[in-house]
Amino acid sequence: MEAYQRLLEHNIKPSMQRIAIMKYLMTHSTHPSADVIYTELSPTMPTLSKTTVYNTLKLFAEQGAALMLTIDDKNVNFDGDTSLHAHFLCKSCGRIYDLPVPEASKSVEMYEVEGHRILEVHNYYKGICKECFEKRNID
Amino acid sequence: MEAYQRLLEHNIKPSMQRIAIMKYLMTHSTHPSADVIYTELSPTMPTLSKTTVYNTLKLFAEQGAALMLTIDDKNVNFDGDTSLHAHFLCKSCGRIYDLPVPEASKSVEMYEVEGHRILEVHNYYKGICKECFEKRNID
DNA sequence: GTGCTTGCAAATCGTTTGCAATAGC
DNA sequence: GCTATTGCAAACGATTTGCAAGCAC
Repeated sequence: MEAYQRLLEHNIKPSMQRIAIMKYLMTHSTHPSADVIYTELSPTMPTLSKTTVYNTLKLFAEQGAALMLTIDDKNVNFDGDTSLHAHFLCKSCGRIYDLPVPEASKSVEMYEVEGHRILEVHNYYKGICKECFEKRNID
Repeated sequence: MEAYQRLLEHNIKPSMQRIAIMKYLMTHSTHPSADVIYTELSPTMPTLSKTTVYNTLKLFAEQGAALMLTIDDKNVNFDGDTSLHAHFLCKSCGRIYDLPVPEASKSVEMYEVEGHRILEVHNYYKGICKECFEKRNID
């Protein structure tokens, strides 16, 4: 699907900046931070400002067009893939990987627990990723 | 159990400050931030510094004596209860509640997935808590 | 007295805010 | 022209760092 279409589907009025940021999210499954997106897009969009990147990502998250991940305490990360999946943060290299949600948890759908209305479910794992482990790249 | 004992069990050399912070965590299930702990302890420990609170909490987390929660993008929160449970963040009032992990997920014990070594599992829910929902206290 | 712990002040850095300039209908 | 969007610079605030002083064995 195109970035432009995706914005319309989430009731987001398209603009050059919004399309560029959505396209970046759709073509990079690296769970970038706002700063990374700004740095990457900046060369080809010299007038882009960091404020716009922050505003846009916040808007995407609010409209359900992207996920806001709080797995890393250093900064917030974004994911253009809004389907059900878990995330793994490598404590050594800082990369975030996608992981499937364990089969046993898939059936669990909760919208309310102990009176609290649940709007988002986050499944985070933290540890040492395969690459760092094999390289003994542990700090 | 006493805070002092708890420190020893986690190979943490006890000190006045460390005991006070551990005691605070053990008697408050409010998932405080470093700043909250500092503000609460400060009156009775006037010489306590924020740096020490940050250092101590980091040490506790490293030694497995406390959990470091990244559920809130505003700041990191700490939990003295290291047993298996989930967390719920109210997007309206910001409070963090403990929740049981769904029965179906309890059996899932993973230490390695797709080659990545898993050291921590975090189960976060976000939404509107019972109190805020009943009060229509939604922003 | 050596090494760990503490505390102050300053620095860092991700993120937000205020507000003026701009673009799109 | 009116409203929403963008962008710059400044502000903010949580956390970290450098380093000197204090404590414990």
